[in-house]
Amino acid sequence: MIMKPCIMIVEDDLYLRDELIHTFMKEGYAVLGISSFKSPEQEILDAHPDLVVLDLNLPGKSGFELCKWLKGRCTFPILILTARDNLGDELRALGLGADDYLTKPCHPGRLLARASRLLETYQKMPPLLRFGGLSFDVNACKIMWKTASLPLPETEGRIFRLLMEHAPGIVSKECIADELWGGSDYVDENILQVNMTRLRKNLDKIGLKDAVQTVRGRGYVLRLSSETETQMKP
Amino acid sequence: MIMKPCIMIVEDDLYLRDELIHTFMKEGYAVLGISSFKSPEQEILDAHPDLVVLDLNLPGKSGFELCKWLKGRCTFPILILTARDNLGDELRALGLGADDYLTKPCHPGRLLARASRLLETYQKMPPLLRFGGLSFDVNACKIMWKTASLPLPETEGRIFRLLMEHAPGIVSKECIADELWGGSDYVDENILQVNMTRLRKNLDKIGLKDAVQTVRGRGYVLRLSSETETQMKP
DNA sequence: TTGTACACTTACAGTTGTTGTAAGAATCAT
DNA sequence: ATGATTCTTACAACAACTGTAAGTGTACAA
Repeated sequence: MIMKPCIMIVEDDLYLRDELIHTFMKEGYAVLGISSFKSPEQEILDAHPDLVVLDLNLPGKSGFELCKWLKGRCTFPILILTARDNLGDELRALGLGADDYLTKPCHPGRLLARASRLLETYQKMPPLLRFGGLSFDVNACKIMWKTASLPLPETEGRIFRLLMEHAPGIVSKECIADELWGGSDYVDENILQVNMTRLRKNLDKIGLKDAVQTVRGRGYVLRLSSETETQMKP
Repeated sequence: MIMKPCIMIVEDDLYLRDELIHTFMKEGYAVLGISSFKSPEQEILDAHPDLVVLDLNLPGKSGFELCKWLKGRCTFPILILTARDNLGDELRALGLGADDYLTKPCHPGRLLARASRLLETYQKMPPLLRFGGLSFDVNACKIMWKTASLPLPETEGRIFRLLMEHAPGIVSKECIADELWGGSDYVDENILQVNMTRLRKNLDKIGLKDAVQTVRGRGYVLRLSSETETQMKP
């Protein structure tokens, strides 16, 4: 069973949005239109799309800001589709990490071809999780951080993956235990803590001391200390 | 010491070629212009570029064919730069795997921005070697073949990587021994053969029987059997 | 302050996977 | 047929990973 790629349309013009949704649906994609511009970041994150089609002129946060913010955290491609037909905006968008830049009106065939190209390209790459300046190669079970690369053993990698996927949210112990040792029928709660210690020691090797923090009674969080974070501010 | 990305210009118009080379050089890229159109495939392969800028109207093999051929074997991005300003050609090129399609005359700023975007995107992805329908994730040390995925131990992975990198050429035993056990001061020639047996056994698990073939007195080759290869013909 | 629940650390041992060695069998070319 | 080349199998040393056990440290409230 193959999962259809999911495309998220971030466009405030209702008419155009429906047209885009229709265009992609006809090709068999799963499509989501953004529902509000209160907190587009959260809505997009929650949707876990494989591709985002993004307008630049949006109510609230501009498409530029949104693009930059998303590219700092996510790995899906972003295709800008805008009426702003000038080189300056295109260069800016590309500089912020946008993967393609098309201007309205855009021939549906071109849009579909460009979108499909991006999906294929990104599909081929081994999955990389990103958070802040941190990235985690799920296949290789390796953390990349400032030129350093750290291979993790299976168990620690699975824990780290959960932390990355939920960051900057808290991950409960139950969640980790369920994910790693299945159900709630695992006996020794201690094993989680042992692995946490191991993970922390490994992270320490590449200068990620205190990246994994305990929230007493609630679980664990991935947090880059303010000192560490400075590196990421543009 | 950071290696500058290497860009290969495949363009027959001498004047334009030099102009492109100049454009990219000013930005600090290492640039190579194609020198002849006798066997562009080989020349491009040998150059190991990080990006190819490809014209469509070429003497001999067309840019379309070249694009398709390269995308079947290599992982670098291809940016089409052509005077053919029509949607049909663009769709065809994108369908063949081209990563971007720009028409001449093209503003240098746009070209640079598009090229740089592709380089960044591809740089971020963990290195994947490809040959035929086979791919090898160097980081994860995993082979991908028709939905199957096979993790290899370090030593076998290094051998397989050499075979992939040189395919469809022969890799001599000395080459492998040098690469794996350093210099020529390794004593036991047998260890190579032992690892070859192990590698073959592993490959057999995912239906790649006989993919590694012996060329008596010369070394080893990676070869997909005709039956296997059928899958790849479009 | 003291007790309790929660969280952390260290050491250990079973298990598994990887690597090179050794010895002998099979195959190829002339 | 014979010597060179290549292949295969079994073995043992070694390293890495994982969970258990037992004890230590820390936060918070009574």
